[in-house]
Amino acid sequence: MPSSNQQMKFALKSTGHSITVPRKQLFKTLQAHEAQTIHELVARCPTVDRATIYRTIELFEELGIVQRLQIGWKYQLELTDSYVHHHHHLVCTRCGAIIALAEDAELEARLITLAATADFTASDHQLEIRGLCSNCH
Amino acid sequence: MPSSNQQMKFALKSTGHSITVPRKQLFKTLQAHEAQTIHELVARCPTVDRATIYRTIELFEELGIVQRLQIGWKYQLELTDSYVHHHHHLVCTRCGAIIALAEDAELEARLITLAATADFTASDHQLEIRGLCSNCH
DNA sequence: GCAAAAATTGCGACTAATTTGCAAAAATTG
DNA sequence: CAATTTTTGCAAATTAGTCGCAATTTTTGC
Ligand SMILES: [Mn+2]
Ligand SMILES: [Mn+2]
Ligand SMILES: [Zn+2]
Ligand SMILES: [Zn+2]
Repeated sequence: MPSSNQQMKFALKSTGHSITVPRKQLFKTLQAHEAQTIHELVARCPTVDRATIYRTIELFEELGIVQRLQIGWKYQLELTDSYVHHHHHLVCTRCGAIIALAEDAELEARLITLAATADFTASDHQLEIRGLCSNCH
Repeated sequence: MPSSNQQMKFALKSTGHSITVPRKQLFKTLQAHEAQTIHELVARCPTVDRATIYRTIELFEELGIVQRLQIGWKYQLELTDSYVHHHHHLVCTRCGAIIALAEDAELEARLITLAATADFTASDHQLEIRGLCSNCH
């Protein structure tokens, strides 16, 4: 079983990219948080230049390592389903909490079916449910 | 049956806001497109100042007239479910097309149920399915 | 309609977010 | 380890978004 670390390194090498200190740093930080803004990422990686962070995120996106989430005003970043188990997000509109929602086979199946009826070949998807968490209602 | 235009005007008046030329213009432009970035909105409303567009979108959000979608890097704007029928989006990763996916009762029901099992009271949600459209695969 | 009052707009300046060119530094090659 | 290739940091340049305020538009109450 390849660790997600090895998986990330393979994704880089196999596409002709180098394994560098900033890239390892960024990956590590992404593993440590459920979802985070670019600004948080910049703050959490003080030794890495802002421009490098933008460039690395772009590369990680191309390699399918990271994805953007549609949460609130600013987009958030998190590892893709290849690196963490597929899930969706419950976002509390009162306290701002972001709660991971475990994968549901029935829901997933319905999504694929629906896309197919529109002659669309789905590769991945994102779902955000807004409302009130247990603490806030 | 109130037209969505009347509905928008009522939303403004009933909260003590004026009906102005820029506001009518923005609303009309929002009705004309499935989803659009702020930049597109600015380009499509040349007579309205950038600052006014930002302020109007903020107001329209507060009044539940418009919502943001996070598709790709920049967020996109579109009318809420109170103004256009509830739907989700298929986003083609090759040509960038954004296709509306008609509402599906089974899917919607499953969403609510899932959120509830996490003791979460869902108010609304957003779903984006990425993949290849019929022209691109 | 009309004048006064209230709300909104456009403009310009300003701050934050993102992108880009390029020389220096780091990683890979053999 | 030296040569080659890739990446990084830094600074400058764009682009996106915000704010104060005087001028203009809308609303209100005759
Ligand atoms: Mn997550
Ligand atoms: Mn839409
Ligand atoms: Zn909450
Ligand atoms: Zn397409």
